[in-house]
Amino acid sequence: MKLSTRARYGTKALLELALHWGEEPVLLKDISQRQQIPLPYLEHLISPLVQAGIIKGTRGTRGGVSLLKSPREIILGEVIQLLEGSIAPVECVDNPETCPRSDLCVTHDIWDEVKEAISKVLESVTLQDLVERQRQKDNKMC
Amino acid sequence: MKLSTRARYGTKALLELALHWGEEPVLLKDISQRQQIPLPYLEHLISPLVQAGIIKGTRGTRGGVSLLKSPREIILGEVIQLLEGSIAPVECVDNPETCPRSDLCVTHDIWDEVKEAISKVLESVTLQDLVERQRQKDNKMC
DNA sequence: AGCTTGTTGACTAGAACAGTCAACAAGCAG
DNA sequence: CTGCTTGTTGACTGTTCTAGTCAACAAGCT
Repeated sequence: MKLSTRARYGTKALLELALHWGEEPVLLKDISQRQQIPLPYLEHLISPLVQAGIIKGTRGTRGGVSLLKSPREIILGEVIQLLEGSIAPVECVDNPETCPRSDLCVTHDIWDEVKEAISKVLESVTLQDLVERQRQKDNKMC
Repeated sequence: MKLSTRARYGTKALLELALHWGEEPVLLKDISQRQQIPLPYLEHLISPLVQAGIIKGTRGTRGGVSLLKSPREIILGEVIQLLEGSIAPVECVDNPETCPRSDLCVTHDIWDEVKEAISKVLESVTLQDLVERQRQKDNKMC
């Protein structure tokens, strides 16, 4: 039941961008350093996020990447799904046709409940929420 | 976020045993056939369950495996944890020392909430619940 | 003695994943 | 236009994990 590092790194990278929302683009190198993500690996996480229209990259001097939407509009569940594929703990929850008698299978029902529980948490959190939580933590440090 | 087949197969195997609670031991071969689990693979799932004192095996003619506790006392979460290791979506939720500043990390908090949500579902279901759900489904078929 | 059944451990094939390297494309500045 | 900076892409690798197999063994019944 582990989350891939793709999803973890991706979330952290987007959080970093959300913290700089409205400012200049953020360098991949900076994200990499601040969030402890190997740069060449980060490059690969960026690509699907660009394709999905969540962020955009600017090349050249004073380039970098930046959010295309407000952090308030970006749902964490959306991001995870994008990077991770599906949230479902087993294949047949999303594609009932993959197991012959999923309608007779009681375990199927349980896995579906698990999926819903996870989904409920992830769909209720936006990048903005993360930003606010982060700022609150930072304040406590002073 | 996929559940391993270990956990899936294990759950189905235990459900099969729960359906025969109080009767004679069930043959591994029968579990294998009824729940579509490769026999040699099933053998390996059995071992940790025996060690944990959930089931016991009887060798020889008219042998098989059977539950040691009432289905009512066997929590699904317990079983999953046994076969899967941990439910936590990321390592640092269980072992905060593995990431240097987990107390400053907001994503950490989210993953923890996800874990709690999963846990709440799995801890609330017993094998007996599965049995009852199964019987209900079977009745609808008649 | 011989059959049946569970138990154990070694082994393998394959996939997935994290991570790297190198070539390339696009933009800015002098 | 030249050269620097930065993102983009694709090929590649090493490692780990997982599912699954095989074969030897132990224990119990008839």
